[in-house]
Amino acid sequence: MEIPKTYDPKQAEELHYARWEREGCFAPEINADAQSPVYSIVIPPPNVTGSLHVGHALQHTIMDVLTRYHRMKGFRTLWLPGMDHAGISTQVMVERQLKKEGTSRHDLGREKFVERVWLWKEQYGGQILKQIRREGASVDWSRERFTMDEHLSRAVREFFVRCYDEGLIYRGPGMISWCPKDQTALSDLEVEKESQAGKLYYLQYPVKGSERRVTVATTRPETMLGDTAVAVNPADERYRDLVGQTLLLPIAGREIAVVADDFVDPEFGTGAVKVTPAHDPNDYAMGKRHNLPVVMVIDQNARMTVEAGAEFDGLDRYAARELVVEKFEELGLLEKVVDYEFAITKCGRCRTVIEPLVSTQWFLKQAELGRAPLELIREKHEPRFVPEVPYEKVYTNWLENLYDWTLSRQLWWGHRIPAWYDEAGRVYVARTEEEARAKAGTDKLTQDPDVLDTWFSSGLWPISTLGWPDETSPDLKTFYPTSVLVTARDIIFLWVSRMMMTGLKFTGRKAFDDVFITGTIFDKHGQRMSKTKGNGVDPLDVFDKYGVDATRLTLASIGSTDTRWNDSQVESYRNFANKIWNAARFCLLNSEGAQVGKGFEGEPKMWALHDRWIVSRLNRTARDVGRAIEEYQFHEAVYALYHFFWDDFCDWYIELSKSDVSGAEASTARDAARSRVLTVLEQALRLLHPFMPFLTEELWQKLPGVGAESLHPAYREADVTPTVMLAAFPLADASLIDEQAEAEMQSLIELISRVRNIRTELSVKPSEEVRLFISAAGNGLGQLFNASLSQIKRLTRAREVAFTDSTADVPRASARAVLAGGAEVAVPLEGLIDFAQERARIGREVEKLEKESQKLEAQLAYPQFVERAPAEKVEELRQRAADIRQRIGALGQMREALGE
RNA sequence: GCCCGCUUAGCUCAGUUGGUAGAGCGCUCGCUUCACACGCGAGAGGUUUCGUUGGUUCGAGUCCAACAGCGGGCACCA
Repeated sequence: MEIPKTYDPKQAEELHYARWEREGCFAPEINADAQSPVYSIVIPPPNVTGSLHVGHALQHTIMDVLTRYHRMKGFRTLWLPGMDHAGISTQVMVERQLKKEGTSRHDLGREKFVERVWLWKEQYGGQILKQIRREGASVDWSRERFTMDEHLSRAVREFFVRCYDEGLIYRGPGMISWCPKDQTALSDLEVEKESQAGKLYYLQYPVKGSERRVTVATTRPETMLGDTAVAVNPADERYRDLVGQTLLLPIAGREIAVVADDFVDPEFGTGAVKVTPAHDPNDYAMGKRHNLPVVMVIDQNARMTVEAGAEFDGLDRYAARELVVEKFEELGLLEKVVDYEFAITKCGRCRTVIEPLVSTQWFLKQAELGRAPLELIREKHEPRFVPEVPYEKVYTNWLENLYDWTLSRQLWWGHRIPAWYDEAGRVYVARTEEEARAKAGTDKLTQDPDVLDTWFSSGLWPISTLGWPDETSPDLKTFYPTSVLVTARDIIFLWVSRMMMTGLKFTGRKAFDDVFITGTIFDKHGQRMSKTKGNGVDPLDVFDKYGVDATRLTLASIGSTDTRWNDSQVESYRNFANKIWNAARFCLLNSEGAQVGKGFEGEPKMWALHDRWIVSRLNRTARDVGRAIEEYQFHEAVYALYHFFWDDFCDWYIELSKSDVSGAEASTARDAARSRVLTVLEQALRLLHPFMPFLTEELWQKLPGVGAESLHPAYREADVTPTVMLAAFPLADASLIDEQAEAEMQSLIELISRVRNIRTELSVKPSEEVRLFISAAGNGLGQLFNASLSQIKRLTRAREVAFTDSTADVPRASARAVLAGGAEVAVPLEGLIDFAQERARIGREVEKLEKESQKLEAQLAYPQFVERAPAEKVEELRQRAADIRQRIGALGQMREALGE
């Protein structure tokens, strides 16, 4: 068999995925056991415009690890893929394309434009889905969904109509955030606050019929043209007499009232606030309280309206600001301007400064929908957030303070609002136009031109993809609620909470048991990755450079922690993949006569130490990895796998097995040893599979003796090429976890390490063979070492090993060491030993031990410790101290033997 | 302003019932040892030490309090 020395991931990555997919390995139907427990995940649907970024790769890796693990455990496992139509993002993308062609959506008209977006979706959308295949994600493509699929659109209309009928959705004027660039209303979650250095302008308004002026402070002087009052705190002595009086609004020349309102903080600014109900959320609320007129002075393009006055009409809001300030200065009414840092609101998508406007839109009373999820999290801590801190609290706090959700968007791409108007302007909300006509009693209806917020349909994702509103849908029955939602923290409110609301409302059950929030990946300087900064890491480049499996290990170990990306981590996992490849290469090159599953016959207690030990380590690792995955401690799982495979299996087990495995003559003993190595390798590949699907499959396929019978019972009947992804995840058999074997092996490892250490310290050439004297009879290790004689010889490059009662009898010119437990080893090195140096070497050793000894003795001499600490802890320390004393004694004798 | 997280080896990070400080990378030395130089072997490196200061405890990186630096989230102070 020809196997290259270096693992090239490309081939495996191209080879296996298509077969898995073709043979239906990803679909839950592959599992023939209807009694199996169910495990399900719905993917956070990436935007149709999207391209894979490192955050996706992180989430998908976590989801795939969970999915593959549970599938191997025999669960009926579903990971459902799909995409989001991503309203604004997609529309803007297509508009940009049209612009290049010298046309626009308005030229095309609505119908043609939407057709065009669908076309675009077919052509370019779904790029990310191809990339998801590259990641090895074991999603069930037969259940792929898109938020604008007919079925999902039906779910959207059903959601809307039911909420409208219950009075949870209403249409009406309200203060909304308007993006002048995207030309649409936005919800409060789609805007971002940013602090900004600006100015605070102190403007004076004359009091009618008096010389007196009232000073108000504002960051937006241009809005004064729309002021309809000045408010003061009712308790503020300074202004008490002014309440109810009239002010003359400069420039506009309008008369406005002074009102008293508790909202006003007397401590801030001048204690008098200009009130612009049309252009500020607080002022709007205040306006409602005091019945103030609403004067719109800024339009949807962020330009001043005719209401702002002829001089301002059509002026940009910032130009108007300058002009207002100029005029105030001319009028002598500009008191002062001070530097001031304040929060500005920007469009989360395009970063344009938001214009708060009063506008007629559709709203959802979220507070009512939020009640059920709030109760659930408060009373049962469901869903379970991982990490619990801080996300459970963040989620809870948000649910406690819900505002109405602005649903309508002035876009063309999205779910059209299912509301129709008759000629009199009466509204009919219905699932279909027919239903609306029936309600209206006329077919002269016009549908509302607006579409719904993208998150309205995303919020239904777990139930709509599984079949809701068809409540009898088998998928909904089987796979809902889903097991876990894996996502980034920035959409906990936008998405996670909404799915909980809709799930609870329409099915009475939570959308998912757990919510796993991934960490954020920064660049190596700790900066957030962003397109504009160009500091992002493209996962596809990383795949090309280091392989998908190595990247997945890196991502899995990142898990929920915020971390700075560094390639060297991936490189080390690339090296690990290569290590696995070469370990398998060794096993395969020595596989003649061997078969997976054989070699471990008979009672474990009859096995050689290293065999008992590796089986113990394997079972321990299986237990730890399984436990870690189930607790979402992916870093721990990766750590356990890495060290089991590299340290235990490669560094020790394979090395200890070499003499048995690589004998020139075929024998049953050799076959058995080869089978054992292969069997451990095969089990290790299964453990690694959820993290490294491609490499493990590539190697597993090559192993002699694997086949249909290797599969988990649930998949034995399946008509598929046997694959490691359907093999049973190794069960951790507690009875095979052998503490004694592990302790004994530790002694053997220490012996070998100490001899190697002596060789290096005394510069014995690697090629030179030595003799060893071991004195271990007194502590029961003699038999143990004797049984491993050939391994000791091989790994320490010793040509002979002699057992003695004491190393006092061995040649004086020897380097010596004392092991934990008191066994001694001596390496005669005639000509290499400088007695003074060797005494010094032993002296350093004694010094180290003495330091530790002093610490222990001090603690044992401390009466309160001995009295209050648990007895077993005290005993443990006593034994350690005794062992160290004994070793110090032995070393002392050795030093004496080397005396002048 | 309120809430929260982080601060451990040169770098990136683990450290889950409080009980002898860890990994990877990097560094030093030696090895083309018949799976692997993307490797093997041996080491150095945390000033009795885990941001600082106190506290609880026989015992604290681990629990509590305060402070500092950094980073988040929330917030209708013009």
